[in-house]
Amino acid sequence: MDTETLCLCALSFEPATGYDLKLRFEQVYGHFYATGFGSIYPALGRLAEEGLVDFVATHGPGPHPRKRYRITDAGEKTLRERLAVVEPIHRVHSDFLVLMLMADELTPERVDALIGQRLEQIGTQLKALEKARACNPGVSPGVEFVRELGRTMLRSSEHYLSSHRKALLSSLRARQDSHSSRHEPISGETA
Amino acid sequence: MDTETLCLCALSFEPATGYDLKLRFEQVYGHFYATGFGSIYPALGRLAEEGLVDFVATHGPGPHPRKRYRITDAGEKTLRERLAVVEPIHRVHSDFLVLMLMADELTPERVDALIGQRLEQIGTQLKALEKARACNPGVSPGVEFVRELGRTMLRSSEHYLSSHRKALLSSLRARQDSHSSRHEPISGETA
DNA sequence: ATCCCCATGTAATTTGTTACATGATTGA
DNA sequence: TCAATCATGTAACAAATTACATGGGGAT
Repeated sequence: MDTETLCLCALSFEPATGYDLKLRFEQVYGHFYATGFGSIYPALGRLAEEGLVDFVATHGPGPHPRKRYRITDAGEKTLRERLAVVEPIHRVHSDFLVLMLMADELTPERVDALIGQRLEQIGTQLKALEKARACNPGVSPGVEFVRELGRTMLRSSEHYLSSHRKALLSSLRARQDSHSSRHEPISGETA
Repeated sequence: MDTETLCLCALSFEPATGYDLKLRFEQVYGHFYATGFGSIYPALGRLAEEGLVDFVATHGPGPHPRKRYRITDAGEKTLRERLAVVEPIHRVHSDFLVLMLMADELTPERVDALIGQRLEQIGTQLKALEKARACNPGVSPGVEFVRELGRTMLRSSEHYLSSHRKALLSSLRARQDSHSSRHEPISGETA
């Protein structure tokens, strides 16, 4: 989905600055969408040109005015039209899982560290969702549905990683022992 | 992760044509990576130029020869070097979840259809993973780890969607009844 | 006969990512 | 006074997606 539509979605809940949107995206939608300032600001600019959002500018920090964006009636209409035809694509891009797939080519230490790192990310996202749940208990059925699905998935992932971590590492160690000195002969070379 | 490295990973397991790689990506890695012909063929071309893969060409269907690619020793080395520094980024891009988030703006029929569609996709991916498990029982610890994680996540997602589907729909219907004729007044307009 | 599967490739377009630049306010 | 947070924006670059072109072989 393009960043424009994504911003319209977020603004349909409540007005926000570009900066707010970035934070909300990574904190609340982080488990299923991410985007950066470099996409958000140009998108908001285009939306304003098209009249799908408007804003009140106050003088903010830095050389640029602070702009609080709000969705317009035209924006709401356009949003509904776009949502009506969006395909429900669901894509995961996980370098983490590619690395796990190739665990054989990595040192067990790195594999362990990678899993640890991933568990931390999951923990962070879970905390954000718990917080969102506490703050906005019943915003809308859709929001709740997505939030609870997120919690379910993150918990499930967390549990799998924790409970299979040790087994993976010992398989890897056993494997590397059995056909060691294949790639990096450390001792015993005939030279 | 760039498509080049991804192709090297796949080729480190066994030789394949570009076409094979595409199928393998969507069938086996589909739950955590996807990429198209438009990325794969150029990537393979570059890899061959760099000497990281080689190939045997036979005359294939169509105007181009069929090329069976194989990773070279230089390729294996480069792959290990690259994997050693890859960041374990994990990103989900889900238009499906954005749509669910905005369920209020959709008709309940569409919401129901979207969930049904997503459940079908999950079913397809689960079948592919079950098949992979049956065909290649113990390829490597990494492959098994990722496959079982995939199964766990897909199952968990499937379960959540199935068990919350009805509740979501009835919340939505209740909501639309309570503040109907807000957006699309069907009857009762003063005109 | 016709349709689908195999199989490779190019080019245009769109998109996101990354890095950079700027600077006020708040709290330690 | 120093770092972190708030806040917006641009430009260069890298990348994927999409559409298109080509055509043999097997199944119905």
